[in-house]
Amino acid sequence: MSSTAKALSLLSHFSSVRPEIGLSQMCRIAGRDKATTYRHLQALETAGFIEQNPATKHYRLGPAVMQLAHIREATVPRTEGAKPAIRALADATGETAHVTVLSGHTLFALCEHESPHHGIRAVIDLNSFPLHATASGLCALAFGPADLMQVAAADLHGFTPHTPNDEQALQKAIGRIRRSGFGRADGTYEADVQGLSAPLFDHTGHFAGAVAVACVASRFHPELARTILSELVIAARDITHNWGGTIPAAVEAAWSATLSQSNILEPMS
Amino acid sequence: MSSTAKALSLLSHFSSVRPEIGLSQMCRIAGRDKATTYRHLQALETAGFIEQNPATKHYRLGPAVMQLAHIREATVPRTEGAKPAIRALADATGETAHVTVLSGHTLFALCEHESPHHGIRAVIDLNSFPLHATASGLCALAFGPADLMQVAAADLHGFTPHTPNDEQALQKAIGRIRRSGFGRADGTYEADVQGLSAPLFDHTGHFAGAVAVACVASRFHPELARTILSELVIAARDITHNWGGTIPAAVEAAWSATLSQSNILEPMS
DNA sequence: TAAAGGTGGTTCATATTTCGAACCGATGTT
DNA sequence: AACATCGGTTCGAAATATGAACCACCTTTA
Repeated sequence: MSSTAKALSLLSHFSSVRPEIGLSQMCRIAGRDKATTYRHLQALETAGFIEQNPATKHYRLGPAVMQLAHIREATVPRTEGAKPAIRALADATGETAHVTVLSGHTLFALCEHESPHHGIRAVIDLNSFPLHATASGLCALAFGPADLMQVAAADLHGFTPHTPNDEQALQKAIGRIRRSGFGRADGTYEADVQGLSAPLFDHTGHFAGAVAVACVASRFHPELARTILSELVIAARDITHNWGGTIPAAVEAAWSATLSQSNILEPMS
Repeated sequence: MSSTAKALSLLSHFSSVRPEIGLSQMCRIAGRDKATTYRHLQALETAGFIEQNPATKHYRLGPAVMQLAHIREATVPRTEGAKPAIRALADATGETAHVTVLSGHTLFALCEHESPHHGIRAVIDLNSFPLHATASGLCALAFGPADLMQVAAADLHGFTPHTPNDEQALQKAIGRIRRSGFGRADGTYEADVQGLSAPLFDHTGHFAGAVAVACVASRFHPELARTILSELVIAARDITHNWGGTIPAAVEAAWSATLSQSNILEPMS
């Protein structure tokens, strides 16, 4: 592991629920030596990626990331194209909606929207989505490049008792997703969360990411599932179109087949 | 220079006018060896900070920066607070407006807005603003922490024949800015650009950044200057308020004194 | 057609950089 | 006063970064 990679990995420990991290705390989280961590933080600070809260000496993300984000957005303007769709999706379903994008072998969160309908809702606080345990990740395995499977199989970390723990179970889930056109994660990442997802495609015609709804398990019923799936189709078409792509005919066919089922969850389980 | 710093510095070569950079091109820009540059780019890629355009193999900023930007914005929500003000500022003046923030000893661009009124307009494409040569930078020297002066004096790089090239000239300019309440850069960074700026303050009561207008020199007249300065005051009050700060009484007094001058540019030159 | 010059990517001995245990001074707690 | 924790620093040992030379491939030029 290069020292650059180690330094950059420190950044992934910042999140909206833990926006500021002190030196000692960062050492514990990252599991690394204090001197090393300190030097890494310094390098990140001089580059503007983090800054110190003058009052507490704790570190937080710096202004440089804002600039880079502007440039990224100007280069590959996907966030703006996806925002209205997931807002509509969250409003229509009453659950948290989010969009992920595939870059290399990693599925990153692009943006998310929490519906204000309910007090209890799923919170997306992931930097990269585990391929084998989330609805978006399974979608990537089902519709993305073939070599993702090796990457996923190399780390079948068990998040809950439901997480698929062998390649065979994973392959079975992926088969269901290919047939139904929708990804589903039934408490495989967090026990109390049901995930449903649909694939997104870009102008090259390849899988580019996924749009998903994370539903609090206690609210999950076939009726809500039907609503979510039909709204997912709308959002997926919208975002894919906005990114300059089109939904492959096979996926469209799978969607309409699934939605015409009387027991909508049957082909997905 | 740590290898992490070297790797991170590669990111600063991406901009909206050059969003994608190939390996060889990056070597030339950064002035470093190809193998080294390649490994640095790889480290950045695996961290999601850059990705490769599959078609051209050129590198561009990756999705990780978007995530970090979301977290940063949730942590220190300054961009959203400043956007409406600079939009109004750009509209009212017909010139490009931008906001910078001070982090440590560096002045970073936070956001900018180009007025569509004119075909020719100044384009802000800076990662960090030189303290001695830009209106925002001079504002930071005039109203920011005292130790900025040493940093600025250490590198009086001459961008144009008008760039102040000794500490004495710089001190003189800063004195004018303290008296007038406004920063001015008369072709000191780019020969054809007039910059006017006003300081911003945060909830701690300290200098936090600057709001500025970059005006194409050929359009710059006392009448436009008056418009820009009064609009700058409005924007500076608005943003400062939004950031939870207040304009110091001395600055407010300087502003009204300057704006009541018949020859408005006189106290600034 | 074949040589030249460009691209992105790789190798390996060299040596520069990073690493971490131990340490510091300050601050706060018991 | 003893103890714990904080952010930050030091120095010899050891791992890591480095860059000249090298591929394979592509386009342009002769």
